Amino acid sequence: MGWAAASLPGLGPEDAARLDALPVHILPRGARVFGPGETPQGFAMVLSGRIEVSLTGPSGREILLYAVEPGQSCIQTTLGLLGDEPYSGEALCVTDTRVAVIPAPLFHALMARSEAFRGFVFRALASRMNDMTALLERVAFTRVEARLAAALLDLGGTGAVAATHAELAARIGSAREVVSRRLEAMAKRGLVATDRGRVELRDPAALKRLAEAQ
Amino acid sequence: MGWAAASLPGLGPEDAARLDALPVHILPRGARVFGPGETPQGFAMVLSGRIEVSLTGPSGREILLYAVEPGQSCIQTTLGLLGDEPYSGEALCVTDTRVAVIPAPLFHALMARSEAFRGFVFRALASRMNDMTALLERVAFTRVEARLAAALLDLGGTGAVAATHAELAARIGSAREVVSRRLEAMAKRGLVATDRGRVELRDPAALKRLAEAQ
DNA sequence: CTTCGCCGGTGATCTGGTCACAGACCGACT
DNA sequence: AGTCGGTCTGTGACCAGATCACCGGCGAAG
Repeated sequence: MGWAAASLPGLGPEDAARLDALPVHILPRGARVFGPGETPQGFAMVLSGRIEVSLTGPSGREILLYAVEPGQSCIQTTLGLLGDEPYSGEALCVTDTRVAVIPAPLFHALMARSEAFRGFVFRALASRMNDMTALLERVAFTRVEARLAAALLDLGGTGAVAATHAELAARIGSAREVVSRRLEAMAKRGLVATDRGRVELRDPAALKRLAEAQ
Repeated sequence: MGWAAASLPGLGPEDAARLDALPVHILPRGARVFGPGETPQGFAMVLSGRIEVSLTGPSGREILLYAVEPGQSCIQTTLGLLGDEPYSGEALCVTDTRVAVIPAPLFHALMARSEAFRGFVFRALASRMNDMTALLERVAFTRVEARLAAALLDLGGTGAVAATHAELAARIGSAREVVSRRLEAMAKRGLVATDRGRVELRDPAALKRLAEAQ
């Protein structure tokens, strides 16, 4: 069974076959999928790997918007296709990634004839919109320590996380120094232990409580 | 000509007639259109008036996500219809508002058969998604003074704005005291003059520069 | 004209962001 | 082994912003 039938239950067999026949692009770790202001020319589905979309402020500070994982579509391409607004985020592959690109004409044809395809696209959009709202809520209303704890759990629920303070800061939209100090404070309380480029989670339960606080 | 043909150019005449025949709901100023966790049962189009969607944090702090104006659809209902995720924002009418609600079955039928309708829905989604991204960027990366200046210009580009400090704070996701102090500082520089429940814009050009800074 | 609620002002205190460094560690190269 | 450049982390000082606890002022309802 190809990827199409697996990712898009309910899709007609001939449409699935057509999708499975599309060329698959292989993007190496670190590749830039799109940058600010670009308009994509097809609808991209991630087959394997992971793409992270983040926003960079004028000062160079960054924040992770969301990640695209296997079976998900890169929503920016979707919006670009029909909304024709350019996008301000930047998408990078965190691992080697395989991507199938549905050309615009086929995308529109599928939207017209397949209920299942429309449902997939909409659910993807709805879920991203929710992600964005949740992120905005966290950035606007919760303190750095809670976001940091959440990021640590998200990255390596078990044991340890391989990330520098700068990377963690970019993920949660804060500054490197702040992450350093928060980690130090958390270490003092026995929640984590730090080492160059590595954070060991000593008390995941307490971290979880912290992540959910206010 | 009814609202449907005006808002949805390219829609077939019989579909437009069907939409125009839908009942129109009248919501008074201050009415709550939906609250956190609710799932809508139709696709809502604003015909006149203005609906504002905002997010409230646990501490009671608020932030305006976006406004829905005539000819626009309330995107939350769109997402609820196919993505079936509940939503965390709250939508309130800022003025008396007339809304047409397209029932779910008709919505799906239109999505299936009308290219124009799909285009409209997608463009609406894309534009909201961009709004949200831009908002996130501003909240994460720009200082309160810039956001405040932008809010003032947005509210009353000309002359004066009728809003309390608390309302302005809710709009930009800050705190009342902070807005008070920023306004005082801006008044000292001659950018605005304040009065109870009112802010007079003395130097819109300078405010604009401030709003666009960093 | 008084009372109650909303509106705005203020100081203290805490968190977070920015700047400017200073070590510390690492890998590569000689 | 030594050293050299780059990256990672720690630190102090300072500013912006959020929160808390108040207070005085205004205005509309009674």
